[in-house]
Amino acid sequence: MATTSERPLRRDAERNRQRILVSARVLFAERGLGVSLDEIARHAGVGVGTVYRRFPDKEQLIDALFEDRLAEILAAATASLEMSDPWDALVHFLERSMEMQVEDRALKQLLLSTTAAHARIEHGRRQIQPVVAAILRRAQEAGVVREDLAVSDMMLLQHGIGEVADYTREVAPEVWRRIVLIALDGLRPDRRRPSPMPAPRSTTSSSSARCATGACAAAADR
Amino acid sequence: MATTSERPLRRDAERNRQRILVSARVLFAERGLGVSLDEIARHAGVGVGTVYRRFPDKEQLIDALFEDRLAEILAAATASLEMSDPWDALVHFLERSMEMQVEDRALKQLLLSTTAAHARIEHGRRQIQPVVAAILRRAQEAGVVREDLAVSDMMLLQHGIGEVADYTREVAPEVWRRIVLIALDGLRPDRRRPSPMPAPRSTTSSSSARCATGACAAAADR
DNA sequence: CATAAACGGAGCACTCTGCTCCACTTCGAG
DNA sequence: CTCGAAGTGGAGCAGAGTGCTCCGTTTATG
Repeated sequence: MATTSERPLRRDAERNRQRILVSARVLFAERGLGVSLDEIARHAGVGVGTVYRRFPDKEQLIDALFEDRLAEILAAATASLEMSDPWDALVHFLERSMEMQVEDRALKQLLLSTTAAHARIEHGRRQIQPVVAAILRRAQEAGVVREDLAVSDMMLLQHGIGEVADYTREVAPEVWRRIVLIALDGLRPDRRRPSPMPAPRSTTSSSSARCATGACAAAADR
Repeated sequence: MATTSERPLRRDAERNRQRILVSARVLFAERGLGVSLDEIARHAGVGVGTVYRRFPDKEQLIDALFEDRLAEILAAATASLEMSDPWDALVHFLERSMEMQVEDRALKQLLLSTTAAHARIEHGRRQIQPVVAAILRRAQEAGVVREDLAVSDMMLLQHGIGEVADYTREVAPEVWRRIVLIALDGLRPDRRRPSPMPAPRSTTSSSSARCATGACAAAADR
């Protein structure tokens, strides 16, 4: 927690620091890394100056916040690897990983972005990949996942599904699970019946999924 | 072609109009709807003023350009529907549709955006959906696609795959085909062996896919 | 109290939009 | 060839949004 600070912060300062961290976490999760420090300050009920005094720039705030979030994904991956059934392990990892990314848009961005910045984040990512590779290899050796699948495919699947989740989040927040399931069924080397669908099909009747304005903005531009 | 214009344009004016349309098509395809009219003007070798004189605003330029592009997708869909094998029809549609979207980022954005603007585009979209529904229904009735699949799932799959294609475009421009294949294999109600992978697995060795700077920007922000 | 620490937020410098305006150039009918 | 209407180009405007600084004021605490 406490960085190796020379002297402890004054009590009010420390309280504000916490407020900033909480607000940052909430806003980043809701709207992604795009939110400005000004917005975070407003949400936290402090001035921008206060934010910049504690966190010299945005990157450091992000690093401080997400190092342990990445560690959580790593933990989910290693936990999956310890499951007895190789297929269940892979399913469990993909679902947990996606759940976490759906809950936290910023986490998703950091996990899949290719920006070199954020050294500590990059470090976290590097730790995750070999574990995913191990999960995949084990499943393949057990013959429950197609041989021609690469780790990079797993990453790309996550990317695509994450996008779908973003796209539908306001309208049908659980629909991404259907896509996960289709993908998983596509990963099997053979299969008699399709696995049962987890979420109801997308809401609207005929026309392409409408959306509450928020989702539109996110999906349409950018 | 010619809009019901009162009088024909002067020859040089008409030539410039064509230049603008060509440049817009190229730039929109390469970089999506985000490009500014200023950039299009520069690319076309004309002044911004000239662009704005011919196309009162960006939206009208987009409408003029993409009405027939959407018609092409519709054509691909109806062509698929006429194929004898219901499964091949679905495969063919998905592949053609994705190919077109990969070649043209703006087309992808228009097809999947939920923005209400662009009335003529919206009209085009509404025509496509029932044909996709028909392709899907026929495949389901033939028992070659899982029963629990909805048209909305097809749209979401396209969205996700499109994102993957954008993400990998600079590094491994054909990798998206692997994801299409996984998805298709996931759509089947039963399956003995996985279908053979169409593209080589993603380039890089160990770490997460690097990228030439362009792709990063597109994927990281926005 | 006294004083160092912390605060807030106006405001700076910057970029990037879409779009307008008008002095100048060019086409082409007579 | 002439000359006016049609067309041109690009500097520049207004506006939104960014990251970040600066400094007069407030506040915790020895």
